[in-house]
Amino acid sequence: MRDLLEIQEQLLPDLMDTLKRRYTILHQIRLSGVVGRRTLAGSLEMTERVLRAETDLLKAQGLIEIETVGMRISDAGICLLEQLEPMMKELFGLARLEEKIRKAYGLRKVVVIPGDSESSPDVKRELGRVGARTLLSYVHSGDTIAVTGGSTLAEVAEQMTALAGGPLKGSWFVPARGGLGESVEIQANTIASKMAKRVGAEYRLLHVPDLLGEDAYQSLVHDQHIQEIVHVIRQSRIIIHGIGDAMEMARRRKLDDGSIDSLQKDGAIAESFGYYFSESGEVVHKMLTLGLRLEDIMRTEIVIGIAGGRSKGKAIHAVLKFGHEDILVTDEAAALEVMKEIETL
Amino acid sequence: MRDLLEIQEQLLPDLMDTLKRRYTILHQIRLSGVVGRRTLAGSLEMTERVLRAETDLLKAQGLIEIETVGMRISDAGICLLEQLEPMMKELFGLARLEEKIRKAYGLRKVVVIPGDSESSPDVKRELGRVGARTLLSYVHSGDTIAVTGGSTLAEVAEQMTALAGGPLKGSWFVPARGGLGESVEIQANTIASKMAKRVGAEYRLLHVPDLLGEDAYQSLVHDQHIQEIVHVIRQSRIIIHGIGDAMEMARRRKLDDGSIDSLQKDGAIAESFGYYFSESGEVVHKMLTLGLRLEDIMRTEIVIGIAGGRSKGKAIHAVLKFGHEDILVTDEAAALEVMKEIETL
DNA sequence: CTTACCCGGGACATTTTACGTCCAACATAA
DNA sequence: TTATGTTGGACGTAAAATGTCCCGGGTAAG
Repeated sequence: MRDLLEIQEQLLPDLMDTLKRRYTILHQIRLSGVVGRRTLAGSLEMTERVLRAETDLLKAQGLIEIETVGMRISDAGICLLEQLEPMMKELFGLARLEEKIRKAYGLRKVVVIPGDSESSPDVKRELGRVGARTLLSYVHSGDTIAVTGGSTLAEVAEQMTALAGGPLKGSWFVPARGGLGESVEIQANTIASKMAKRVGAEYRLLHVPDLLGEDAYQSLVHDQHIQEIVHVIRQSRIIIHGIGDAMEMARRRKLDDGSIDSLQKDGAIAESFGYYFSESGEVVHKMLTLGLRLEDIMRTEIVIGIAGGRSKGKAIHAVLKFGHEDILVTDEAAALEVMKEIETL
Repeated sequence: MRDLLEIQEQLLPDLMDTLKRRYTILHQIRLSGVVGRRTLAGSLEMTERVLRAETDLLKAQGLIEIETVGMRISDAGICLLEQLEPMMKELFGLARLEEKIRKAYGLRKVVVIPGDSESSPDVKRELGRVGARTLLSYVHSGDTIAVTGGSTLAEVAEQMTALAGGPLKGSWFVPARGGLGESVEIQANTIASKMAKRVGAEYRLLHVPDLLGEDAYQSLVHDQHIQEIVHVIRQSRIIIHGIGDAMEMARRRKLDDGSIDSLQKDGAIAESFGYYFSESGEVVHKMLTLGLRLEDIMRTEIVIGIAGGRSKGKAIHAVLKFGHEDILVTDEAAALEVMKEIETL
């Protein structure tokens, strides 16, 4: 398919440019939901007039609908975008990025979406959508799926929609580990239940704080109900988790200064499912809580990491070095940072 | 490929038009050999200036060479044309035409080239080239190929060039049937020998008139040399033949008025390899001469019919109805006429 | 040789299109 | 009600496309 485009480019030298431009516009409209001409022109850095010419064409082709409130992508437009996606990845060079990262860490699959989810909420939403799609493509009926907290995972849950093949009866969504310290919207429990509801699956929750004293831990660990749910969690076939900056997570979890200093001393860069990783991928600290343990993760069939944004580069690198990831979903900005880490090796 | 085309039609409808335009121009330059701007503008019905803009671009892309004598296609241009050909067939709707005709008569393959070979010598030349290429794609070393006469077959011979795989040693070109009545350039004998020479194959000729009296027939049929060559002819694995209008052929062969009347009465529409066919594909008359017989044709492995021009539509239909063709090579004008015949069934 | 013809490329006035930039009428949410 | 954002219309200007010549040069026929 690529060949054919290159052949055509001989006769139509500006083919690729136009293709990219129109795809980007259509894509952006989809990300934005309903958006006006000026706003769109601003975010795409185009003048109003040329954007207008393009959107007129898109409308004439039935790819978008224009109403008094703004422009919205049509079903045909969505269909077109999805068909075009692999090709555009090639064109934008994202496919190469994916492959390089995949090889560098020996992953099963890497998905890179264009943009920077830190600087654009639209891109973050897209990251969620792609993450959801990726996750669902691996889920079978009857699976147990462990999820972590975090804003990215919350977005994944938000973007999750039932599969074409009907609801996922008999599958279970569970939180990966305890974590009641965070705000409720981005708690693993909330996310697990939301995901389950969205795809018609079941869920079980684990109401355990993320910061346990030794005593509390001992008492919880012997609780009948908790033992039961922890057992389910540890059997997960799939885990999908966010990746965070170590210091930021430590602060968010309100660790005391001593712990933070100790983390810093140990070179903690990244945090994921309650473990802190150094640059070389070693676990330098772990939260004392219940749920998945390191050894569970190591033997989990499908581990999906998802994180985006330029600042996440080092953290992603650290977790990938850990070496038990299978799939990475990220954005262009983070992927480029990860590439830098790869190159300095 | 079809998918890609549909996507492009949706997102780049304007570019597809210019793609068509530029392809047509490049194609026409190839057909014309060396041609000037004004002449080309005339035959493509464009104004000089817009053609000039296009040819400037084609030159900048290295697809044509512009010299003081005129414009000529470059190697890169030929390469491009050939790579783009299947796509353009889709774009121009020729692929659909081919498939419909193929299915309607249960043929193995149908090739339709754009244009009308009756109104343009260039298109006729192209028909010859495509016919030659099609024929050669089926020839193996050691085959015997029977050819008929006619201006189209003469053009095929003219356009035939040795294959990339070297000369066709051990293959034989032979005339399908006797036919000394026509002018020498379009006689089967001439064509067979020219084809053989062009591809480095052997040939044998059959010097027998196309109109024999019963006595002459009987004496020739017992001739040792003639028996020998006729035997070779009847063993042909491949036959390539033109298709003509019955009345026109009858006149060209200088049949007497009585015979012509009788042909007309029997509803003869088409003529091919010495047989006259009615609209329903039945043989209503045959020439008394030597060479391939109907039963030979019926069991010939590969029967290639080639004919172009708007007026040939009915004749082609008649021969295809006969039901022993495998491959048809024709032009757009004739194909559209054939389609009409199909639709009236 | 001459002559008639066709060639590419330069030139230019004119038309058409693209573009940037406003504005008016309308819808929506606060 | 007000503030904001939307579409579609409008318009002057800049840029590109176009139709139409012309010129010098090369070709082939006479």
